[in-house]
Amino acid sequence: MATLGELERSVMDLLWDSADALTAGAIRDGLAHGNAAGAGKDLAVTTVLTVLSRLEAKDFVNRDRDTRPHLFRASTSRAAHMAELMHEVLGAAPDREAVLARFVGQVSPSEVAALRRMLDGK
Amino acid sequence: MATLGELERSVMDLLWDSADALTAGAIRDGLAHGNAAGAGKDLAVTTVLTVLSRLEAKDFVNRDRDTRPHLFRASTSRAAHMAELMHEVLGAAPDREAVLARFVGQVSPSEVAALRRMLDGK
DNA sequence: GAATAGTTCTACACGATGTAGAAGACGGAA
DNA sequence: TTCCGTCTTCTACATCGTGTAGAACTATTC
Repeated sequence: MATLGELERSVMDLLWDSADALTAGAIRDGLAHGNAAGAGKDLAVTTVLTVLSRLEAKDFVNRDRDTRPHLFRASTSRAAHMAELMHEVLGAAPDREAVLARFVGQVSPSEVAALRRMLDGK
Repeated sequence: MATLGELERSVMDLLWDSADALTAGAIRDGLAHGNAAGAGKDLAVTTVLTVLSRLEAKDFVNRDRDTRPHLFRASTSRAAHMAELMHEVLGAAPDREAVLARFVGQVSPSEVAALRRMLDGK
């Protein structure tokens, strides 16, 4: 999977945090007066559209071309994306269990508990 | 942490797979007639040295300048590196537990068992 | 049909990476 | 002690991904 740049990531965050699809303009505004990370950027709408096109090419967003301001939505949830990234890292290692061991060793106690619950639920 | 390119990664793999430190020449040969991934590349030694220097700058390798052909060794184990990468991904998510849940949901059964053991050992 | 709002094309700068020659430094052989 | 071969450092360039946006084109609406 392709990695995301800073700006691409900010755009994805906006989409992920938004329940419904967004227009390029809305995303532009989100980046400008946004509350989340990567805010404060005052970009041209074309810039945002370029980024969105690239994200679309990478299958990170779906674009609805039937509405006039096109609508963009994330094609995957953030959690799914992140989990996939983690699996990708893990998959690139020959010594998977060793990696898992290290990984678990650094998880916070509360998350350890959460992990236990998750494992039990399987 | 900086991400590694293709070639950089191949070099790291050689270092990770080697018990002891390697010279630039050895790495060059490893890349050429190597068994592992990224093999078949017939590069100039200077190329390898450039890559090694960059890896050194990124603190991925340590260089021993006291021996004549300098010796290079990975500064971290692969498992540690991979685990850190995974934590990095996880840390970039606001909904950490959701990500963990997804992640665990896709781990193979044998690894689930391993995870249980690891958690119990804490 | 003209103004307006939105989209696509094209373009450029910049940094990371892959790649290596030329030039410099160093250690051993003569 | 000088020279030679080996190894390292410097410098350089191409390419690719990303950030950034103007110019030109298209569709909508009055």
